[in-house]
Amino acid sequence: MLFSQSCIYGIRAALLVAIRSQKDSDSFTPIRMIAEELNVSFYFLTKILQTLTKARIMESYKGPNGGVRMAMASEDIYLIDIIEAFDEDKVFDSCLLGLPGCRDDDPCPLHKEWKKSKGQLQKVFQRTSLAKLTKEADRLMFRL
Amino acid sequence: MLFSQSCIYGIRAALLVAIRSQKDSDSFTPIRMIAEELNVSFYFLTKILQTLTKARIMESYKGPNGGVRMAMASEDIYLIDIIEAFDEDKVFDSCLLGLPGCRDDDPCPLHKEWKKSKGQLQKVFQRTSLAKLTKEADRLMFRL
DNA sequence: AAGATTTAAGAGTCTCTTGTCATAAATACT
DNA sequence: AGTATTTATGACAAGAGACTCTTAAATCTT
Repeated sequence: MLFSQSCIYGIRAALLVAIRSQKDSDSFTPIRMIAEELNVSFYFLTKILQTLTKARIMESYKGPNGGVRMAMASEDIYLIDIIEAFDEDKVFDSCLLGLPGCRDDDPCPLHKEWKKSKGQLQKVFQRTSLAKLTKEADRLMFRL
Repeated sequence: MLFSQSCIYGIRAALLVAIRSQKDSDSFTPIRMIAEELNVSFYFLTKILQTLTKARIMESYKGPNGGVRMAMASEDIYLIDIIEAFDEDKVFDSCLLGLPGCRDDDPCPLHKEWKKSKGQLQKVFQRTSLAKLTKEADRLMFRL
């Protein structure tokens, strides 16, 4: 698995919140509601969303009508930001064989190919905003 | 991390043994020696190589002058075979978001891009034989 | 002010992978 | 035959990540 569970839940939750923010970007969505929709543990999701609020990707608000919302326009939030908040260096600075100090001039046997593939993926994440995905979601209705 | 530690050690060990088999493909290399060269735990490596011998990628022999050797010419062993022995389906059948039943006609938001990247990687592993890498190793002397 | 709602924070548990070890089995050598 | 060498097997320990729960803090409503 490329991403940690936390990162995965983080992405899915961010997408859900971004979709909801299309209709109303000011109000907060309770974490309990997100957890139910994504079918993940409320307790765990709470922890995970704290990571995103600390990274200033989301904002939270306590009390009645509280919850979380995106901290910025979803046009300005890219997948890489979310991935970074959880485990970016683990993915994109990594050697496929886990060898320390693997780099262009001292490569592991899989260095070249992995560099190519992960670079390509990294670009996708750098270029894909939440807004882009929510628009696709409108057309395509993909699963979350 | 894309691969499990076991898979990583398996690949590295197979490469080392394949390199040694260039000079002498009949004799067995003691696991203890491999473990020292790769700087991994002998005990753990023993377990891991059992997976490769059960998959008939390597052969083992007990007693003095025992050890492991490749079960076939390294021209005929592809990285995908080794990966498969450990955790193939975990990598190449996977949805990046871990969603069950994610597929072309019911995709997750990252399905298309991940399919492309992992397909490309999968092809590399399907086409890269141990022999090819050992030849590169002769030229390049990459790290293991 | 009191009670209800909702996130924050920290401690604790579960599970799976990683890693260790002791013992058994096979083989070679003398 | 006996001993040394080496892999096989199964039990076990350690660590990390995933997940749960309890209590605290903030906010709203009445």
